[in-house]
Amino acid sequence: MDVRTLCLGVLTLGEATGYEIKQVFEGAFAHFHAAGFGSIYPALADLAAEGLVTVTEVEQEGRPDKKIYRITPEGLTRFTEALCRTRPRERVRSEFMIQMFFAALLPPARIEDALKIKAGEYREILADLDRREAEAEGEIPPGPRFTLEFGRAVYGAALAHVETRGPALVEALAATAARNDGDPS
Amino acid sequence: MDVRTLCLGVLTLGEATGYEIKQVFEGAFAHFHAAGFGSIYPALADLAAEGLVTVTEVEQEGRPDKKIYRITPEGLTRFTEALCRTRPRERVRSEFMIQMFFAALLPPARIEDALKIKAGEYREILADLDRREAEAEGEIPPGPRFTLEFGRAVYGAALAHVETRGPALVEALAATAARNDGDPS
DNA sequence: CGGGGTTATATCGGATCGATATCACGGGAC
DNA sequence: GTCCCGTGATATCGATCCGATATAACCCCG
Repeated sequence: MDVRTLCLGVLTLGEATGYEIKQVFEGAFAHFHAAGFGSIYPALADLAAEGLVTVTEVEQEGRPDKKIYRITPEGLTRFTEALCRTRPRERVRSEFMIQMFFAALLPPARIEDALKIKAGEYREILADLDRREAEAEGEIPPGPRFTLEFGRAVYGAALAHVETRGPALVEALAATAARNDGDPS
Repeated sequence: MDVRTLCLGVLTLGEATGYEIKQVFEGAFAHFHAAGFGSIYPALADLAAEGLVTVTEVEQEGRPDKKIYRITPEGLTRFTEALCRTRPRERVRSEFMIQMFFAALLPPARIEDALKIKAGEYREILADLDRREAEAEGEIPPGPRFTLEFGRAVYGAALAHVETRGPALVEALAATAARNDGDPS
């Protein structure tokens, strides 16, 4: 599913500027689909050209003009079809896992650091999810609620794994390093 | 971290052809970093041009020539540096989560199907991880072992979430749909 | 009154993805 | 026996996406 379709989806939640759409990608969508300005602005221009969204330019004092986008009925139809047709793939790109996979090539202390930092990041993400739920005060619809709790489950498991298995990894690496240094058989 | 660097990493495990490197991306790396031929072949050509890998062309009867790539000492240094310098980001792109987020726009039966299919996919991934561990018979080094068990923890949590919270999602959606149909207040 | 954060737009080059093309062998279906 | 599909192997090409960068003026804090 391309960014054009995703933007259409965000606009089903209400009118928005390109900037506000970016904020949704950094907020509610953050842990399952990010997108940058370089994708969003061209996507919105395309959607407007196809008549799937309307644009209203709002002049602002000093600041550049604001462009408010709204989805059209045709746009909603198009999005619903795309949503239904899409086969729900899941891709992960984790440089952290690459580092862990090749951990033997780095100093154990470096791996220990990386594990600690990553645990902190997971805790932040979990806190962010909790904060978003608290702010909404039970007004979260079933779909978004499911994705939010999915995030909690998955990041919770990731954090638990890093904390429980991380020390054993560092130990094993240190033992191998010591054997290669001190006892060169 | 780009595919060039990743290929270099795979070659630290031993010599390989482009085709075999692709198999690593579909095997051990499958659940944290995929890459296609369209990225791998140009990457290998670049690495060879930079002297980070060597190429040995092997003629084969009938079949096109095989090109065996080996990492050079300079290549290993370069990879280790890149591995250490890389800040370990983690990006997810999940069309499944998009579908769940916008679940209210689709028929509840469609969501129920998607949940069932996804649960099956997670079970397959978990079975694949178990199979890979069984085949290696305890010869898995600490780094790869950590990533394998991380996969198990995360996909296990994902499966559990889909199975325990999925039915509630479908029920909530069906209830809303019924209210909109049968009792149009 | 200077510096950093926020609101807001947009482009550009390089990286990546997915589909497609080619070729030949080996093995199972019919 | 022969036809077709899977496997081993290389490679390109267009569409898309990512990250960095540019611009510009506001607001608030120190």
